[in-house]
Amino acid sequence: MPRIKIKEALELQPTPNINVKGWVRAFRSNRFIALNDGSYIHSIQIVLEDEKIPEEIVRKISIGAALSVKGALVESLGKGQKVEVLAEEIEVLGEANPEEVQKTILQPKKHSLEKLREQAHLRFRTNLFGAVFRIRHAMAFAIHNYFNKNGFYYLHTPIITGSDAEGAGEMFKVTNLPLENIPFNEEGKVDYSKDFFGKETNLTVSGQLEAELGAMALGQVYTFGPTFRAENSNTSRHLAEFWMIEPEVAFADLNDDMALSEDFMKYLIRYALENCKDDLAFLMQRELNEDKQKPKAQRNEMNLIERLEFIVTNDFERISYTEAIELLQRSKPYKKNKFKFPVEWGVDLASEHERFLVEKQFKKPVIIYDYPKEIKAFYMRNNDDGKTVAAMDVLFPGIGEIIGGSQREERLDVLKEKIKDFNIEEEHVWWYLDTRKFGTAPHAGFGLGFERLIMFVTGMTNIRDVIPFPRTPKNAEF
RNA sequence: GCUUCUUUAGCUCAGCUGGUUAGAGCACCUGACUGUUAAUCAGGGGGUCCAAGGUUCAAGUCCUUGAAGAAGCGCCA
Repeated sequence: MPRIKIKEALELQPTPNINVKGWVRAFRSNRFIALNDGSYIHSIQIVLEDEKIPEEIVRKISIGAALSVKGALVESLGKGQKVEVLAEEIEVLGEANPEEVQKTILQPKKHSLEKLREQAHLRFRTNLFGAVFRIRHAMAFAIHNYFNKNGFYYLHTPIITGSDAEGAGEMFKVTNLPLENIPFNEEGKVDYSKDFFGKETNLTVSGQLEAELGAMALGQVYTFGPTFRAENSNTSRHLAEFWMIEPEVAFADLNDDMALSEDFMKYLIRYALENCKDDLAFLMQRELNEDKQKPKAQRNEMNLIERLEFIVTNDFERISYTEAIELLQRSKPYKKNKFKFPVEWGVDLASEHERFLVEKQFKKPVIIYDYPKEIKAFYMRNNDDGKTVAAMDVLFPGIGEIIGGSQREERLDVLKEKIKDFNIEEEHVWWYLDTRKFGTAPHAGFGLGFERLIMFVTGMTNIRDVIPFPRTPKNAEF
């Protein structure tokens, strides 16, 4: 008798012989087992009849134990489920000592997210994290699906990089030099010629520059991989190791880029609505229960599924940076002096300003484009006004910046000028400049923070709860 | 990195202006229970009050420093 997944078993008509395997979530009245195998948010109920199962087996059944159960799938006499399994034979594959289980988050009670994070190796066993990580998988799958359907190629850019030009943040050094006996050169600096790669190397902060190289031949490419930032960021939406999706498209301008980002986000969210119904229903209910404990002002105006449907059915607002500044200067909080940070042309928008635009003014995703060139990266294309670059940020309610992108500077002379202004040495990016020498063309792309997407789709409010093993300052456990 | 808050039983928390033996619910253990689904009922065990130092006759409680966690800010995705 082959084992069948609990998700499938729950959809079957009654049948005399099935085998399910899973972990015990609850054992009530010495008679009812809730068994979960991760295939589904719901568990299946196993019923022990009379004295069919030997006492020494029953004694080993406790929360957390792994079981293989053979028996008949029958209509349930109880109210909580349609079908259940009358156990004929139970094999305890792995026991779980209750006194030790008690010290873990396996104990069947409500745990704080902080406590669950401390036991990240076990939190997969909870309904909440089961739902989150099934959705994380579905979103990764949908991303590949979207790009594949639209003629993009998945490009693997290096994780160890010799490029330090991106300027997206502090980098983690990669070395196998002996730290207790570092070789120095005549100038007293670290002699990287003796290092593994013969030069200074780091973990990547972005695959974009390499993705551009691919796009300038393959036409449309995307990266989807881990990214590393050694910033001392202590917030609920930053990780030192996170996953980023970076499409790059040849013969595209900023408008094409914005259109792609909107279509892409809508596709992913629609995919979740259509393919993760049960997990989303669970997460929505959980959020509603949490909200009941909160004062009205802090509750969500729409529930999780309503928020997702809203994204799919409404257009993103698009305004230029200049318009955004003017709008903020006409806003109530500005006039009442409620903003802590200055609002004037040339400064970067602070969280409070982005929040106002997204959550108060428009109440939907907002794309802000054409930023002052001084506050953006060297590779972004100069606009004709001489002041701005063809950059765009997609801001999502509750998350803030979820996507950052731009049309890239394709004109060799302008790019060289920009590189000089940003104090980057040309010989470090000779390979990047080559694409502008040999058949340069307009192109554009963006970066989507995968975990920020998962936060939005699941309604989780801390980024550490949407990645299995979060890497943050002072934390690299597991 | 900055600001604020938190740290007491396995978990979630209470513990007042410093004062005798530090409490509750859940969990755990023992027993009862053949339709439970946050099972229920009876009984029981369980504490380095985050760490170090200080003030005091007396510190879980006050002070200093540190650590860890959270929220917000900055950096960004």
